[in-house]
Amino acid sequence: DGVGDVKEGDGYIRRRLGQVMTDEQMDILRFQISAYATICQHLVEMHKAIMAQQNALPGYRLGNPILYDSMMAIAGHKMTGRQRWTPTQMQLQILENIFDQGNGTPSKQKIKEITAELSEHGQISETNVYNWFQNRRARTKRKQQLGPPNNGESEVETDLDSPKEKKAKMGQNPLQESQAD
Amino acid sequence: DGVGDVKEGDGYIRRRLGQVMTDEQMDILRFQISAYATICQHLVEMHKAIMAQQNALPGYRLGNPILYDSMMAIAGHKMTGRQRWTPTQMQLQILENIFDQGNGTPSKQKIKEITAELSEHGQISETNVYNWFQNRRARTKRKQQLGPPNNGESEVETDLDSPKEKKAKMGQNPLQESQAD
DNA sequence: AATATATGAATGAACG
DNA sequence: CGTTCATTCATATATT
Repeated sequence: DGVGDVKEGDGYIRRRLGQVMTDEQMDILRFQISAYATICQHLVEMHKAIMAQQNALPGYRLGNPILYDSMMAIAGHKMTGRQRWTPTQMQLQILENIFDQGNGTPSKQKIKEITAELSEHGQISETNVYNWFQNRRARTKRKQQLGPPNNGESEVETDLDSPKEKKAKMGQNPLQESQAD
Repeated sequence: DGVGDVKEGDGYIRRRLGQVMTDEQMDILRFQISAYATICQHLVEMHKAIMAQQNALPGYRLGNPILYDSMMAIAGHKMTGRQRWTPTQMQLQILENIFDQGNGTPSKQKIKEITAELSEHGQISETNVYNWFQNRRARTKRKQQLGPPNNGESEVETDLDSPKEKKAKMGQNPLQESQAD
């Protein structure tokens, strides 16, 4: 990975990618993002600890106020004591990976192993893992039933008598490119 | 909003380091954070490009909403992607009507039929119908809970972290909670 | 424009 | 396991 290759500079990462990304590239990107997310979380904790120490220095702040704010947002949510488990990017990545290996529903033993591994990346219990697989499977199935099938009628709406519509703004249509730069 | 604005409820921050950090260490930390800030900005740009490409997948986005939101905040740019389905007056009328007939959550087959009918009045998918009923029921129920209660005195205890006792009833699930932080 | 509210969508957990 | 519930996130719309 390139986590340690913190360098800097414009164009460190290929900007201006006008091309379509491959699945593989997307996978790499997701991994990188999750990695940075984890790193940022750690940095946030460190920073907070520092602030607790130097609670003076009122003017001191990290250089980028926007980043700072975002990080605080991340930290804030993290500590707001969430009732339900929320997988970290790292955990999700691992779970998805295992799921894709097609080994259906993990055995009890397997779940213990997975849980042990995921514990390295955040709080988690065996029940969480169990539920995740159950849900993942159920929803994949549901999508096959409700998603793809283009049922009979086309959406050719000849509703000549609905002039009351203020906007013809429908959701669902592919968002258009709004890429700047 | 400032530094002290960070909510610290359960003494999360109270964990203090054994010792104060040196200026040098702080400097390193600052450098690291700014470096990651730059990287994240670039990743956000890449992500935006991906989203533009993946305009087919409904509702798809990175798993961690918090991280996602933060990144979008960093990006600062309003590239708000994907729009959501908005029922037309006609569709809403039909949906409400069906809902009032008391037939709770429609079966998958029923959903297909409803979707077919609503397609006559505007773009819609089976998932939209499914979600609509789910939300309709859930919110109707919630309203009933907030309405009746005629508690006028004391503050309405929005017990966030209270008697949310989880039922250890796992049914067929042999797993059990074994971790708690 | 900024804030508040309504509501579509996503998902962890629970139920039968 | 399939289905349903509950909570939350994100965005559309309304209000000031």
